[in-house]
Amino acid sequence: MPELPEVETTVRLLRPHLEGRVLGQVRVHWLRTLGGMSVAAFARSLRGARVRSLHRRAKYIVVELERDGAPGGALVVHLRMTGRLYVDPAHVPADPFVKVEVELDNGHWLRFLDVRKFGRFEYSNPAASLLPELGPEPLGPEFTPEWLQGALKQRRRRIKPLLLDQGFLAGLGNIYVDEALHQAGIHPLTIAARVDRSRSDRLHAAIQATLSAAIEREGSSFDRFYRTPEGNPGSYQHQFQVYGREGLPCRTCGRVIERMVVGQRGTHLCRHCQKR
DNA sequence: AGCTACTCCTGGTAGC
DNA sequence: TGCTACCAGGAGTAGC
Repeated sequence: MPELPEVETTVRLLRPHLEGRVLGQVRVHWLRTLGGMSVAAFARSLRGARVRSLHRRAKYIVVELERDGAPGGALVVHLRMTGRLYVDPAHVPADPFVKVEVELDNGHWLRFLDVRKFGRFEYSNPAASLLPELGPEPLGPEFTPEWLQGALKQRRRRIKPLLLDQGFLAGLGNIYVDEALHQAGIHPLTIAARVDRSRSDRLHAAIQATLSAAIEREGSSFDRFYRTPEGNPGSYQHQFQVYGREGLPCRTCGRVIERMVVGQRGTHLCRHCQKR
């Protein structure tokens, strides 16, 4: 599932292919990918616009556009579960699961492949107010050990659903939450306000270490869905300590990794390393 | 405030 | 072999 490291990898590898390009015609093969927007409005918004910059906010890919040197709104893409964004030469036939295509002015097409159809494109001009309320970036300057401790203190929620809440902290998903909680030695059902300062500091370090290491390895690919824009799998799945390791020995203590359901999410933990 | 349940989706797979 | 039922899950929403 694309989370922060996978989206960051997508943006980094896509950037050189998109920045400076002028957009042409569009093809839409699944209407709901556009949310409520009509194909005509979508095509009008993109055609003739130049890509000014590409960046990531939380799990969103933000494509800033311009027209005649002035701001031209923004295209925002969320990959959700199975979305992939990449560039193909025009002569390469589109994969049957491609839902949206955008022509570039260099003989290539930007393609959005999405087997489960949860991914979304949005366009807004001006670019502001397109994203929902989001918490700080875990790898940004706002996310300090002090901020985390203070924010946890005010919450009575269980730590795992809280960390998955994009309005609390932006970019984490099911995999990296499980990994970070294990690395910090925190049980996923712990009430946030009861996480003490030393555990909170460990959690802060674990979140940053996990995400940074995953970005270095271009994300995690453990099924056929996530691939980089170059078509390669990431390799962080080989570093997983708990995710998908139910029944296998914990790499820290040797006890068996268990799986439980927390907030409708599969949750992996070592009961010995992560006591309540 | 925070919980559960439900929706959107479909390929893969477990069970028979 | 071939069928069905169920599963994964990010985010939004409804209802308690």
